[in-house]
Amino acid sequence: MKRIEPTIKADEPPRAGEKILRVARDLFYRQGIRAVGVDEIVRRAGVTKPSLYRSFPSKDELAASYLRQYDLEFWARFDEAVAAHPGDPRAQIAAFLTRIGKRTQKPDYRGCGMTNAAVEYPEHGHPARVVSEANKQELRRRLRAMAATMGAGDADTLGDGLLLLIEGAYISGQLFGAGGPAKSVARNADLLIEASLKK
Amino acid sequence: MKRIEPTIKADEPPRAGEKILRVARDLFYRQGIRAVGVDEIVRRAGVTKPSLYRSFPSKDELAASYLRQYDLEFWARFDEAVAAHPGDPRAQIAAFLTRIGKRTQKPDYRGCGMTNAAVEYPEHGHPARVVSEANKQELRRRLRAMAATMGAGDADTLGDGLLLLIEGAYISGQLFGAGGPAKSVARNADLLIEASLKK
DNA sequence: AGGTATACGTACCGATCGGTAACATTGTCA
DNA sequence: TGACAATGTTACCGATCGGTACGTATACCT
Repeated sequence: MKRIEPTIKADEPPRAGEKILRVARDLFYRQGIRAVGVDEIVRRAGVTKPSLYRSFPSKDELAASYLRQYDLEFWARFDEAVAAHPGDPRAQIAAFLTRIGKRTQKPDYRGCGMTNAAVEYPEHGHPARVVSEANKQELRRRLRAMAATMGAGDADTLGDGLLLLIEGAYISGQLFGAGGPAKSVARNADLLIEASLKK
Repeated sequence: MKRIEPTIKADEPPRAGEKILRVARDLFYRQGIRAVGVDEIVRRAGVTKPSLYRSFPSKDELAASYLRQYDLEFWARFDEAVAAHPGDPRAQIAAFLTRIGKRTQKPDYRGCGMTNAAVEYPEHGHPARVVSEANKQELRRRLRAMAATMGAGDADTLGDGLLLLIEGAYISGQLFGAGGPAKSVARNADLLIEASLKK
């Protein structure tokens, strides 16, 4: 039961598995995982189906690989906001949410790949869902920790409140499009923080 | 292009379309729309496939019918919370969110059928998505109106903040299960309201 | 040159997808 | 009795689903 995860080597012919993951990532995010067939993936990647199944054990595992990559990029964005305001969790949250708020206003915004995957696969133990759940649990942990650092009276409640706002932004971003409620996520988060600190 | 919507008559033999909608509603909500085939629906409804296509033009329209029914039940719950606290929008929100918070803690909670459908069908104009978007826009309108009645400084921002919390509760409810962040949705909403009023 | 391992393509699999044509059966009401 | 509406029965459609058996090309090492 080996798991093949294509590693990216510096230039020179891109491996088939690499092209597949690249295309799958794009299609899965934009259209959803269930909506995209393996045939379409290999066709647009310019490879053939056996190549997919040599690099990935199944479509479900391909989806999981897509999410693992998504996870890395997510934390890169998150840590970027954190690094921009050392020791100031409130500013870190503001930076992160301001960026999310802007992204949600873009015309083809499709929310969070993790969140969407969890909606598509409610069954516990599904490879894609496992990755998604792990990501969200870690996010919750970090938000609560930041809330504690801020000195909130009830840090766990504030951390969870921020998580609710974030998930709400992901969803309403793709539901309402530009001009939707998600554009106020940073402002609302700051109001919530303010209310949670003075107590 | 006629649209057949089965009406429920008082007792006596349940029509085929009625049984189908009943089963479809259950399966679509629990497993997702894409995950459920029409064969499974008719099998569990104890009817045959032609019966389905005599009552509904397509699977997509069956999904839309499911959501139209969901819409009715949603507003029934919403209006129940409103009616329980006449003239007191803050208490109305609290009642509605307390109820949501409790529902999200149930083991097999699957979030909001509307939200989930929008995630499953990102394509604009899809029959299911159309119903979902209409529901959410109306919800946004009402939340903003309630925020205005409360006397919030920036009513639209507060209304949108409440919507973000609600959507966040729907999603994190099915992501985290019992003990997840959704259980604090009512508390966080009240904090947000409090912060938005004193300004 | 020959072996060998890696990478890839051709062609195919059974199952399921949403949807339909044609006909038989039933119950109801006039 | 006869007409009608609703449903069931059976069989089928082309398309797509995820997945695989098997042969071929290329490159490297000896």
